[in-house]
Amino acid sequence: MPKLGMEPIRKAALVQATIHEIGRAGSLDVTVSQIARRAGMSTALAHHYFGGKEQMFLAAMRHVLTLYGAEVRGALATAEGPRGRLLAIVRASFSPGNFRREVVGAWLNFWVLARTVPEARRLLDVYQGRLRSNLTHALRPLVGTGAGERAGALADGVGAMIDGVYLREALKAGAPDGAAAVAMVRAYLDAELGESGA
Amino acid sequence: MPKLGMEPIRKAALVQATIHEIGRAGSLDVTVSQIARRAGMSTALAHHYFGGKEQMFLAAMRHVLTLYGAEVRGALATAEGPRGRLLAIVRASFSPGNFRREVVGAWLNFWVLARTVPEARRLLDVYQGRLRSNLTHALRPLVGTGAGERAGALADGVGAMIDGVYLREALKAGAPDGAAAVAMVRAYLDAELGESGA
Amino acid sequence: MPKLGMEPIRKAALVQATIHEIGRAGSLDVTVSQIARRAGMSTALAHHYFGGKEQMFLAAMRHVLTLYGAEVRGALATAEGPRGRLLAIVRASFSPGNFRREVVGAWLNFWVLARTVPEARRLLDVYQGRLRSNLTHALRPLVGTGAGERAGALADGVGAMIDGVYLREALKAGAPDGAAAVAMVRAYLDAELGESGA
Amino acid sequence: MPKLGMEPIRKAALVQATIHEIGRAGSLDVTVSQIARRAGMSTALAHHYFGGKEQMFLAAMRHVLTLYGAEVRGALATAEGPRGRLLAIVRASFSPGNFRREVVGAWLNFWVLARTVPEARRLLDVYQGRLRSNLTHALRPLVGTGAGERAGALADGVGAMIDGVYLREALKAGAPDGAAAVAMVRAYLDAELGESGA
DNA sequence: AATGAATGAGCCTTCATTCAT
DNA sequence: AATGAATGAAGGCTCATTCAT
Repeated sequence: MPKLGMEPIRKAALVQATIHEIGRAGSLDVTVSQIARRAGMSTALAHHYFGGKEQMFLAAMRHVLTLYGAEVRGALATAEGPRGRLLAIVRASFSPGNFRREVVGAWLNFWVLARTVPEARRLLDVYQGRLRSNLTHALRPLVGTGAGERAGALADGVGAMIDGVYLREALKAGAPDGAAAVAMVRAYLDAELGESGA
Repeated sequence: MPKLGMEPIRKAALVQATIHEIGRAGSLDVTVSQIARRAGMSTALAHHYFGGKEQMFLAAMRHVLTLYGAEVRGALATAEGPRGRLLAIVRASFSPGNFRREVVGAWLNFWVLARTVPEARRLLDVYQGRLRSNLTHALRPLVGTGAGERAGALADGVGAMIDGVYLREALKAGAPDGAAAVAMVRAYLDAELGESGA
Repeated sequence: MPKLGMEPIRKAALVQATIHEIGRAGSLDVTVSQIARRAGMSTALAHHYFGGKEQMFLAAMRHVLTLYGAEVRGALATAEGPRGRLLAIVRASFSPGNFRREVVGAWLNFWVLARTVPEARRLLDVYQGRLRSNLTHALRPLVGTGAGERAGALADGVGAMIDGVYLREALKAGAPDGAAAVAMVRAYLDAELGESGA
Repeated sequence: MPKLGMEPIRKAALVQATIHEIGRAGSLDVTVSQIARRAGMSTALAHHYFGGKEQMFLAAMRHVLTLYGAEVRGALATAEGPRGRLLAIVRASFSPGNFRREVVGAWLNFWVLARTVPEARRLLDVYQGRLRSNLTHALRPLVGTGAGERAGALADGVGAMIDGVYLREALKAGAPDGAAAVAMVRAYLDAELGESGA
């Protein structure tokens, strides 16, 4: 009986390596060689487990998205009150983990990837859908019950704001500042909901 | 007789071709061959005029940024009142020209490029600085004069919002909707400034 | 208890799989993976039993040749008269089994293999020698006894004719037509021996 | 103005090199590297001119077929009488040029190629069609005019015989013997037509 | 000014083969 | 007996870039 159960280990290593290398290069111009070397295996094995470069990218993207999703879910679990839930989502979006150089690189490039690779777009759609749903749920109790669509529209605004702030933090010269990012979205929320909207 | 003044013509053709091809590919995975072919010349000539692929990208980026700057300036020239100036900037940011498929592709990829190529980052910084300055000028009369920094902070918020909304319009499935984008930022402004803030 | 006598079973499966895959590919561009998968085992086991790809090819060739030899022998056993024996050989050469897509592929490629791999050439020589011997025996009573070498020369002619007709049937567009092939060689024999040469 | 008109020269060199290397390897297991090296250029240039390996093979095949066709045509031009024309075709088929090691290798492998690559099959069909047409024309005056189809059937027989004899000469151990090959087909013709059929 | 010619470097991918278990 | 794991070695192909004309 041969060495068994390597597949998940190898795959995980490759996913990590892919994210890392994308972050290092700052773009998708990353070779399978680089990824495999960092993951400590031959390119042949990398192909064996993933079948191709694109699928490594997709797996990496899925991983980043999953982590983010888990972070949001975790934050929501302990959050109290509608406003608390709202802030929890925002904070999770700007957590240190999401600002790690590699992860930033990954996000930036996934946006590009989504324009070309259908599966990448699908993943992004899922992520945006979930974010919107979470935000809408949290917002509904805070906006007048009469305005049925208000929560959804606001959720879109917050979502866009999150992306825009993230993008700017990601592109600015120095180290990203998660707290400032949160503050900026918070100010937006305060303006929209009224500052006392606890 | 040798043709005189070919250089600017050729360069312009190459810049257009570069933008077009980036838009077509949806990424920077564009070959010099493709660009040169679309520009109607040999790759050798393309290199002769630009010295390399990266500099073609940068020239294309410079061009897009210049066009955008001109659009903003033009809109500001005829805008009336602080609020009018504010809206002019927002509208210019979401003008049809900025949502042409190629231009969207260009922007997306310039963001990626900026993480790797210093000159690209510089260009992006200049653009963001100008936008911030324009927004701050327009906002100052609208926010209480007492709050010295309020205008600047708000300008950052609007800037982020513009980027975020643009990103989402760029990535969504159907055709981008400039009017909806404007409306979204406008709602943000209304909330921050009060809807009557003419 | 360890399974006993797996070796011949595994080897037979691999030989079948090899022939099948060669036929499917239409060439020797067949991977050990494909063969092993079709044979229902790992590539490692395939190597274990045969030591290498080339030896799988040779075993497959040997198998095809053996089958053909058995077919000829069987046909000769029940054939009556010299002319009957002759026709038996021809018919066996163009039997449906020999025109199965995989077998045709095998033959075609063995010819190529024979130019490179000595053992393949040896096998082909043995086959041709046996065919010639069979044909000569059958022809001797039919040609004037005086012409000592006539039978041998004629056997060569018939042999070449068989190969040529087989090649053409193998390469032609539609399904091979064994009966037509037999008829063609028969016409040749009739011309050489006189049509009444029973 | 650059060095001009290299294309036909390079292509010719590549075709020669392809044939040579196929002959040397005895199979289609030939790398573009080998071909390009023998042709004295980089693999990149080889790809530039032919677009891919398969097209090099096809060009080589086309070349061999063209040469053979020219040989037949030349021989027919000076042949006298129906029988003379017949023999001219046979002799051309077994000319020294067709038995050069590389050419033999090429033929053998084209047969294999024809089973996989449609264009290769097409080329082979054209060749066989032309051969059949030439043979039929030459045979018609020699067979009784009454038997309309006799010439065609005989042409098929002669064609198969030519292929079969060629195959055997190609595969046999020593140097191919063109004269013997001609003699063998001639004997077939004599038997079919009567030896006096001048 | 312009380009056909040419290439070195490199990338993704495949595959026969080996090894530890 | 059997196989998952692993890789070295290549192979086909692409591309940015250079050069001679």
